[in-house]
This record gives sequence, structure tokens and C-alpha cells, in this order.
Amino acid sequence: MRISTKTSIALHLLVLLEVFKDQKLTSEILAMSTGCNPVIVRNMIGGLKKAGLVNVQRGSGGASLAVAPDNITVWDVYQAVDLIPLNELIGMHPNPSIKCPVGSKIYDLLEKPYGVITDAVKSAMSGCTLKQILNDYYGG
Amino acid sequence: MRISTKTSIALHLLVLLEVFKDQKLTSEILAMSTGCNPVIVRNMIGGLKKAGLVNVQRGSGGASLAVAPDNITVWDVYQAVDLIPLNELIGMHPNPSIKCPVGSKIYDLLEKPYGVITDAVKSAMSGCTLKQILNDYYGG
DNA sequence: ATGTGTTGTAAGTATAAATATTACAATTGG
DNA sequence: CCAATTGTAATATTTATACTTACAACACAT
Repeated sequence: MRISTKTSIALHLLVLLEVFKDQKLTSEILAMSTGCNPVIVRNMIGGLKKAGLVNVQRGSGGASLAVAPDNITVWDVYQAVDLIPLNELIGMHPNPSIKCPVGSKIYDLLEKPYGVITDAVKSAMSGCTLKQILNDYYGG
Repeated sequence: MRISTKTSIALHLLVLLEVFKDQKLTSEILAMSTGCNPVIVRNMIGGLKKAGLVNVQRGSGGASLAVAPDNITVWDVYQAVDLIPLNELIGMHPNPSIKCPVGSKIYDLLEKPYGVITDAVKSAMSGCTLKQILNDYYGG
């Protein structure tokens, strides 16, 4: 398994919000660019709003960044839109035998190495900002 | 998503191979402890064999480690059994609009930060050995 | 050399997860 | 009040994952 496409969609949306900040960006328009459904976009934007990263107007429509791009990290975005906590990044098989001495301990045994791995993901994500992506967009 | 349960199953199997190395371990027995199907176990063991990590006897049955536990890392195991390459760890949305200047570049833009993240996963996985897990099993 | 038990692998089935769609109430501004 | 839009629920569809069945290839014991 892998991390869902939600983070990618959300980052795409945030780039759009900055690049076209002078325009009114409805979920319909954002859906066009991302290639996914307007309802999905609204859910994503909703998650980002809950996290304080964007502003949205309910009736009139239109979304915009609420935070400067260099203060938005991939980690912030992931947490805002992906419901799966990072400690479930690596799937565990659901029915190890509790009668087996190994099976009964396997979750505890895997917890340590998996914790190291997910911590690495978290800190790598925390080091990547929207600003860097935008620089790459304008510069490259 | 997330990384599939395959890595967890494979690590479970490797622990069993070491802990019960004096016994003949068939896919049937291994399936009991892991709680998954014997065919899945055979596929896992097959992947580990291809990677040179275990020995298996075809007709007579029974599997064993081919490499010392301190020379087997979680990274080795992940590569051996999970078919999804790490650069697909974070899913990309499949249909960004090529008519939009952002949509047409989004894959390239995400490549950099995602590369940093997957490199972090790789190096964290490379630092976790089967030996450490076994020490935890016996010691804890 | 024959029988039993096992691995290796393919094909088909079932389950679970992710994403898309439909529908509509709530809200804003003209 | 009307048109456009968000927020959200319920349902459907698609995709990914895991399971099951089936059987040929193989090894060993007798």
C-alpha cells in the first residue's frame, strides 16, 4: 500500500491558489485542473480550511491561501487531508496467531522499526515547503 | 494508502525462521502463525528466496534463513516482497489537466519533495535490521 | 517406481479501500 | 427572491489487495 493521492491533489490545489490568486477559484475550476471531482476538491479544501491553511467563502465561492507558502509544509498538508495516521503507514497483517509466541508479539516487535521509519517520513515532509514547489514552478 | 502488509508478513516469517530454525517450517505452519493463506506465504518466501535471503526446498519442504539476521534490513525485505517501487509511495492523482500550466507540470513539481521523502524512508529502512527485532523478541 | 507431502504458479473469486457521483440543504451576494 | 456556490451525506463505481482453488514440478521415503 502507499499514501493516497490526496496529498498530491491538495498540493496541486495549493499551487493553484497561489498562482491564480487574482482569480476567483471555485471547486469547479479547481476540479478541472486537478482532473478530479468537484466534491473531492471541496472535501480537500475543507480539510485544508480546518487546518487553517486556506480561506473559503461558502455562498459566494472562491478559495485562497491563509498562510504564506514558506510556512506550509508537505507534512501540514498530509495531516490536513489524509485521514490515515502515519503510524499506519506500513500495513500490519490483521490475524497473527496469538497462540504462537512470535505471532502474539509481532505487533510490538514491529512497532519500533516502523516508528523509526514513520518519524523519518514526518521529518522529511516537514522539511518540504509549498514555497519550494512554487520556486520550482516559476524558476524551472 | 500506505505500504501493504507484505513487509509485515515477511518480517514475521523471517522471525519465525530464526526462532524455530531447528524445526521444519512448511508454508502451512507459517501460514498458521501469520494468519494468512499458505499461498501468500509461498509467494512471500519466493520473493525472499529470489533476493537471496532464504533457502527453500521444493519437494521436501522447509525454509530457513540464508543470511545472518544482522545483515538483513527492513529495506531488503521491503524490496524483496513489495512490488510497488518506493517512488510510488505517495500516490499521484491520475488525470491532471495538461491544458493548465500547473496541471501539466504537477508531476515534475512533486517529484522533488517526494524524492526527498522516499529517500528518507529508504535510509530509515536500511538502518533497521532483523537482528534488532530478534533482540527485542528475546530480550523484551 | 510409486505414493505422500511439499513448493511454485496461474486463474479466478471475494473483500476492502479509494475515488466518483448524485443529491440537496445551507449560505452568500446581487 | 434568484443564481451560484459550499458543505455534507448517501450511494455507486472503480481499483487494489488478499484469498481460494487447482494442479504441475519436485523430493524423499519406502
